[in-house]
Amino acid sequence: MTPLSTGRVAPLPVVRRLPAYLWLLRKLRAAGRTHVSGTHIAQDLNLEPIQVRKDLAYTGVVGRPRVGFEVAESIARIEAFLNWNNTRDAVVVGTGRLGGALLGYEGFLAYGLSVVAGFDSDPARVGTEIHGKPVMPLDRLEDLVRRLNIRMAILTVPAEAAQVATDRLVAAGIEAIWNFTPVKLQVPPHVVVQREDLAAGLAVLSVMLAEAHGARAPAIEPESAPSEEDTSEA
Amino acid sequence: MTPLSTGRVAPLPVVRRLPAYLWLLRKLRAAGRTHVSGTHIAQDLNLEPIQVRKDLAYTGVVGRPRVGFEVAESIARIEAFLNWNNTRDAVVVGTGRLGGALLGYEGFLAYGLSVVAGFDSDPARVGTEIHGKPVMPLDRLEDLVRRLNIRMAILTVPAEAAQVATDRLVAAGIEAIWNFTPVKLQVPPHVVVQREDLAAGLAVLSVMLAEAHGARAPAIEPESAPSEEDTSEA
DNA sequence: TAGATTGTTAATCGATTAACAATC
DNA sequence: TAGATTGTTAATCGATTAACAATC
Repeated sequence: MTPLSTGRVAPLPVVRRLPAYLWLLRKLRAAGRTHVSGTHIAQDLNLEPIQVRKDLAYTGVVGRPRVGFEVAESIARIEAFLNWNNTRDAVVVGTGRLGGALLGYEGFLAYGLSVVAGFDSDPARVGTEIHGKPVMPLDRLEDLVRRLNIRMAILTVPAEAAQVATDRLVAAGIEAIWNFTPVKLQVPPHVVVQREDLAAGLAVLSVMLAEAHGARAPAIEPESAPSEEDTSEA
Repeated sequence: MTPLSTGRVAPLPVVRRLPAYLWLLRKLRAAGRTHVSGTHIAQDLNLEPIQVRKDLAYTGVVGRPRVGFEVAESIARIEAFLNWNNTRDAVVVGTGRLGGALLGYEGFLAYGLSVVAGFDSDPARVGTEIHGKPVMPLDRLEDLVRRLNIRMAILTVPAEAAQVATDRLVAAGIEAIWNFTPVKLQVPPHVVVQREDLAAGLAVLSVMLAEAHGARAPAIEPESAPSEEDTSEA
């Protein structure tokens, strides 16, 4: 079955779940497991077994009844599906707190992303290094992007600067922007943007907390034993 | 209409969109606007007008035909709906790169969240300050949580330490965990967890990029104009 | 008033879940 | 073999979108 009409290879919710499968499968591989059933994956990830089978099917993995899915093959298929098999270089634009953290975060390597440099408009920051990565002036952006064939940028500037920075990224030839600002960016059609909305996640958590416990009387001292049967300790 | 069966006040997708409305409405307020139509909001946020009206209705705002929604009232309603009207204290557990960044990130204040301290198991970090916030040993967690009546924790420890740290958070009386690790945490039913899955966002971006441009020949120097219909391949 | 905009009720769309025959 | 597990086809569920009367 070829993809289709919309050009979408898989529904976005499926794409969003794939990294979780990948994480688990790698853990299983490290533990020496060669096969795993959709049922087992589902239990571990709190999903329905049928959903796991459907999701994996999108990547092209084929399982064997009674045996399950081959761990190594599943990993390879997911990585290929997400284009995470070849490491991709990226730059961070805006080297404030969040940007600085992402500059040094080696964890993205597991997802095929290697951050090579940071860019900033603040002369005080330019020329320094953060976690061993150089911070360069925005003027150098286009040059570096073209020379290193960089397609992806991580945007962590203050909200007010987001659109201006985006315009420069587009001019420099960047094709994909991972947007950590709350701004809805204007970009030409050939540039894709994924907004990472931390506030959305916090909103969900806030509502869930209110649903679970409701508003709590402020500043009332709870006595001794807090909860269930925990014997945990301190 | 009262909420209902599931106890959910609004569908989660609605909750996730509310912060974007809030952001825009505050911008409008700062610009002196007193009213705004759902149509206008929709244009600005790339949504359907009907979706905006429905979403806002969940918060209890009532609009006026021909006039639209009152900006100030809408802001107040959304804030109340999300429990963002009273600032809530939180702690960061794990003061590595991401944790350190979140410790110092003042932006959460706009979302009613104030980070008061960081916790770490590494003796080298304990006792120091990051962005003016103290880093304390995990032993002090329970004491501080109880004294300051803290309900929420931001979890940014390495994956291997995630479950152990979670157990301590639960024992200390934390009720909500904003989980930045890739681990599916085990918690008792009275504790809510929101997993912030950066890898999921990156997966979406990767797939969108591949759909828009396809795989690009690695390390081939593009001459002048890279653009559209290139017959790329390898 | 006239017409832009709301809120409600109904239709559509897409994702998740269920059922079950095929199979190793 | 027997039975656990897959993949397919159909049913359900929930969110988004459409239509439109009410209204300021």
